Amino acid sequence: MGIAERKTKEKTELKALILAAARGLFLERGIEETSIRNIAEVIEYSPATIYLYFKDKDEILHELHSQGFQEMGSRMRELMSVSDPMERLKELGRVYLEFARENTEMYDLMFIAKAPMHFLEKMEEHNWSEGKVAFDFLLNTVEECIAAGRFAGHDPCGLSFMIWSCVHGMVALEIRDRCKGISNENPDIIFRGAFDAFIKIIDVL
Amino acid sequence: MGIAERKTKEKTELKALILAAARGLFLERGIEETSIRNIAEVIEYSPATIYLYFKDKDEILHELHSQGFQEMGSRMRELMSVSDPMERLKELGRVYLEFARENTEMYDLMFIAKAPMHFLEKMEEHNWSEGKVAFDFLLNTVEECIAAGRFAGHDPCGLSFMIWSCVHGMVALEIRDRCKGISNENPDIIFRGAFDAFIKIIDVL
DNA sequence: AAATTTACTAAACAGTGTTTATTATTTCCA
DNA sequence: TGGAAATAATAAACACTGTTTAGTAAATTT
Repeated sequence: MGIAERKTKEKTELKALILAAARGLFLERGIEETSIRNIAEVIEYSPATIYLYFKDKDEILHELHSQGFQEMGSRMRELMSVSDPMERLKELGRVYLEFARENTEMYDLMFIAKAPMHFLEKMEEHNWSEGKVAFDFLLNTVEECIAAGRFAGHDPCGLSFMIWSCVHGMVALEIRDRCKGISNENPDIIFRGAFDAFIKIIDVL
Repeated sequence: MGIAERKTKEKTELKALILAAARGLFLERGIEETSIRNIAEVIEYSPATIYLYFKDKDEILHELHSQGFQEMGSRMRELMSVSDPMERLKELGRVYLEFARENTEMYDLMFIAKAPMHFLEKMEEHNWSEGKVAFDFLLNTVEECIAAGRFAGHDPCGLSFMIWSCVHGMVALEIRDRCKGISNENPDIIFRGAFDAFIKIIDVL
């Protein structure tokens, strides 16, 4: 099966090439400003060729969204070495915000853009597996904190979702430009102040 | 000045008609699925006419975003009658979430969509006045709580932004479909659980 | 009544995602 | 090895999108 093997290899290679080109254009020009034709031009293929490798544009965006989760996941897994769950929880918040602010376009794709979820719906896939894996990491940490006697009276799932909402809210507001003119100070300062408040609250809970 | 008066009245009337048509289409078909041509068809004018009343599509979206803030603002002002700042803060969270979930398309326009902010940038307007008014209402309430001896050790601005992020995060995740498959339970239950956690934390702070 | 301003639109431009029909190439099998 | 079958790639078209331009008809002013 030497030929079939080479064929599938070429297939995945061109697929990867398309994704790399798409990602490059996203990072330098933004998601909505890059078209299938732009991607085709970069990789020097016709636009129609892209449709031999991906069902539609949403599938490309979903694939890149998954790449983002892989990268964020590997950063999160590094925190498994932190044994104290409270410490790990705070580090998780820090790493999450760090990833989001260093990879705004990717974060947008992962947690804000509609396209990746539209793709799931079209596939009749009702489970957002990437999101669930990440959420469960948070949930497990929160449950460990509860087992260690913290967060008395809180439902682990509800509290985890609240914590996630909190950090997501910060970056979502910043990414979509809702911090402009909120404070007279540097927008970075209000961000830091909010994260400080977050840490203080986690500590006191 | 009878004629000129009538002219300006007609002008604002057609402007309002365009906005009403746009809003109607948004609510029933979504923002990205409605085009200038769709709006023109509803009001039975040519697409080009719309450009005599609005600079571009972003201006229409910005105008509707402002309408949304007017409506949310009037709901928030009702809470001025609540004298206890802690009670008012919690009610503010409840009203915010209620508005967001009853007007998802409007909320999206106000706090998630890029278009209204793109319009501000094109106008070289660096202050998001609608957002600032709403944020200041929250900030004032938080400052009153601090004056009443609560939230010790917290910076009012940072804490306000954190509270805002928290409630925004919840609805933003839901609106952009990031709650699917997170929990086995009804997505409504996790939402309620998160809000319960929010209230508990505010109370204990 | 003629000139001018205003209100509106048909048609075009340059772009978008996507599909279809066609061509060139490669692989398979007799 | 030569002809049939399968694969890979594309040019061109379709039905859209936001927006601009040039031109027409009506209302207003002089």
